[in-house]
Amino acid sequence: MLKQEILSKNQQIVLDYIEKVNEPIKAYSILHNVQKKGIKAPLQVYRALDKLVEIGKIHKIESRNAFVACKNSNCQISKATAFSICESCEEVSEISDSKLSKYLKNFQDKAGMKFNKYNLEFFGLCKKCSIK
Amino acid sequence: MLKQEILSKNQQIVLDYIEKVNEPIKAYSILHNVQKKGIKAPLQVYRALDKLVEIGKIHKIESRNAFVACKNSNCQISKATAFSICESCEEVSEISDSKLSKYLKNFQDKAGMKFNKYNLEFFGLCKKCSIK
DNA sequence: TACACAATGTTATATTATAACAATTAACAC
DNA sequence: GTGTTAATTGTTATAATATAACATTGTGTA
Ligand SMILES: [Zn+2]
Ligand SMILES: [Zn+2]
Ligand SMILES: [Zn+2]
Ligand SMILES: [Zn+2]
Repeated sequence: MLKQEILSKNQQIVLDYIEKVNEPIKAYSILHNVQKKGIKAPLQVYRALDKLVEIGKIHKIESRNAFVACKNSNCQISKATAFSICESCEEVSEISDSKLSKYLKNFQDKAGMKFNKYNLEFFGLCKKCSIK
Repeated sequence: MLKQEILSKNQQIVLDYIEKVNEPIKAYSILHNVQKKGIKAPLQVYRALDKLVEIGKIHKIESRNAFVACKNSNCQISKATAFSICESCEEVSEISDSKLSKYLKNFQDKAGMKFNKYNLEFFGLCKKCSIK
């Protein structure tokens, strides 16, 4: 089968909401906010999230147990992700830097492991929070 | 106060166990295994883990919610961590590559964020699992 | 001693995520 | 269309991960 292009009902509901809020959001927060659309149980959210992550529509911010919509149009599969995270205001941005991604894709570890995916999270202070 | 060098009782118990098992281990698994040492509640484990992470004795593998002892002697504070993770056998190794760490420490994102920490997780197949 | 702070002990609870199973719907070959 | 398969959904219950709140004890230091 080709990469899925048409989303199922629940997948679309969850994706629509994540894209609308435009910031990292947690699974149970999604649940509360889509209950009016008919989604009632955590599993319905988690199943949609799993699929959306798999096809690269969203990413999981591992250190925060939160999900964000992909902002990187050429990132159709979540195999090479990088984020900046402000430890003060919790703002998260997806980093799109071709030199960085090239460097990491080509990285060879000494143990000879074959990598097919990476996730990188930078932490610090965003511009706004630096001033304060 | 200077960087803590002497660990408290619970911190030492938890660290000893993590160093002994020598692979990523989860908080509740630690709890079960140190109960004979007198640690009874999750919170006692989590508090020790928090401190051990803070001082760089252990690291959290975010994608696995698991903890490993630091193998990188010059990594006294968990500010720059990189791991390789086998998606088949779940073996985890801490990557110690000065070029990589230099590259990431110097990385400047376009939004002008000031980074003070990063965590990188590579996923793939270890040598053993590649053969199968 | 007195103070501040770190660590402990304990109970309860919050948060995040999955198991198990039945029912329904979509995709596709014939 | 029929049958077959896989994907998706619905539902209840439960597992796994993590923190809140509060009282107490230990430790370093002025
Ligand atoms: Zn992306
Ligand atoms: Zn900020
Ligand atoms: Zn380390
Ligand atoms: Zn392996």
